[in-house]
Amino acid sequence: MTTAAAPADFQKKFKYHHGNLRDALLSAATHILETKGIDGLSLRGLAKATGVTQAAPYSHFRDKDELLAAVAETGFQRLALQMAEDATGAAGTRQRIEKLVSSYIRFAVNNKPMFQLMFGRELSNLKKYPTLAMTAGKSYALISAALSKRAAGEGRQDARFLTVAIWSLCHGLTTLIVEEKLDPAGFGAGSTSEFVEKTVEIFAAQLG
Amino acid sequence: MTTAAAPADFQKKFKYHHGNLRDALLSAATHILETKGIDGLSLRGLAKATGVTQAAPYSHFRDKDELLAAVAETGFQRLALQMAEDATGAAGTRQRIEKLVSSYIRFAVNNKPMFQLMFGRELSNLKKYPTLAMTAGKSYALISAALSKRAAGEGRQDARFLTVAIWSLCHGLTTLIVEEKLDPAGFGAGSTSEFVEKTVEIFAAQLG
DNA sequence: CCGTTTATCTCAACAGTGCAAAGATGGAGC
DNA sequence: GCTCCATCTTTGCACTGTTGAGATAAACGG
Repeated sequence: MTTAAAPADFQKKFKYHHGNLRDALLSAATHILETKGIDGLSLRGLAKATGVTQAAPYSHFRDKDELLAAVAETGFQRLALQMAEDATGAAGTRQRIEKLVSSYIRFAVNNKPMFQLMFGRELSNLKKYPTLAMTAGKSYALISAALSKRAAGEGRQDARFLTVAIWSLCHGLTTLIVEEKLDPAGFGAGSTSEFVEKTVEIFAAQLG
Repeated sequence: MTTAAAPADFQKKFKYHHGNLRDALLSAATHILETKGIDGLSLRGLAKATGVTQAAPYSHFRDKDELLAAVAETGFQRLALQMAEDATGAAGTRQRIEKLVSSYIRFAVNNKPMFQLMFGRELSNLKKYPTLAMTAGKSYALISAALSKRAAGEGRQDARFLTVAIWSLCHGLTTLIVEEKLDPAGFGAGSTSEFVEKTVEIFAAQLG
């Protein structure tokens, strides 16, 4: 009975026993994450929202971290996808970089809690989840690839460090905005996206 | 009786009733933060370590956030101090910037939990603590000031965005390293500091 | 020097969290 | 039809932040 789905009753979309509770949990977790924020996502609340008991999730995830890792992975997939889409049709290395960075930041602003989860402290045991690490690397690979052509002529080592620099700028600007440590409004820019564009532009200009 | 102080008994350094419990709490909190990490810092554990009951801290801080804000503020002070020291005697704008950034990252690596607290999600209500916001701005001001001379000839707007760019690079590189999303070992650099130096150098080279 | 006030701390309790051990349940495969 | 086993429930533990009512002792006014 896959009805058109009232907003948040994930339980009805899945069979009771021996259904795909795992997917239901991930789906509900993502929904709670986006609505209540990262601190509003508890295993007990998640279980209740999915229509099962508080201990049920432990049949599918060893602990909360493993659940969060699975949720974060879907986030990384979406991020990489969006970045790839937004950068298609970019003319030249510089414009491609600009578009990639802009896309990254837009994702973070539009999916704040998800971004906090993806790059927050809770998943710093990232190595424990090899799948996660690989998925997380895709975005980085996009920037790296965009630079690789240009760097063919120059030193390869320099290209790697330049990638790191751009990646750092991108990530740093994003976190500062998301965690509200930097207020775009204070810079005479109308919108956040305008502010981002200008900063990235000026930075990219230095790269020639 | 201010004895030479065995490592962690903060309670003995202060009077029982009507002593400076507030300072004792902050001191103990900092110690716990550095040893047990940010998740290992609970109000109850803190109270026990300080030799008071779990409800005692509430006489000095409205809630846990306010305590954390106070702890973070000492961190921001130490950061600004260290950056200012490390940048003294730098020849020219570029070297000064390099030293400031290096200092920032070294602080983060040497005081990981403190850095996580200072720039983490828990204090994103930063505006609620005006003192904190002001102290936090000092480090940014250092970079901004280092660029101001150079920017006098150029457009002032550009200078502001350039400051943001450098600040973002600095902060991004730091968080990626601290949260273990970027492994310096994978870049052929021996130590983290060497890796940082090289990245900053290459970045600064782009600025001329 | 004594009595009152007030900041400070204790005691006890509530609601919430992640997690684990033991038992019930029902679908899958022989 | 029977057994097996993944799945889910029940129950409980230890921990968290926070609160309200009371004890206590320092500070202050007389």
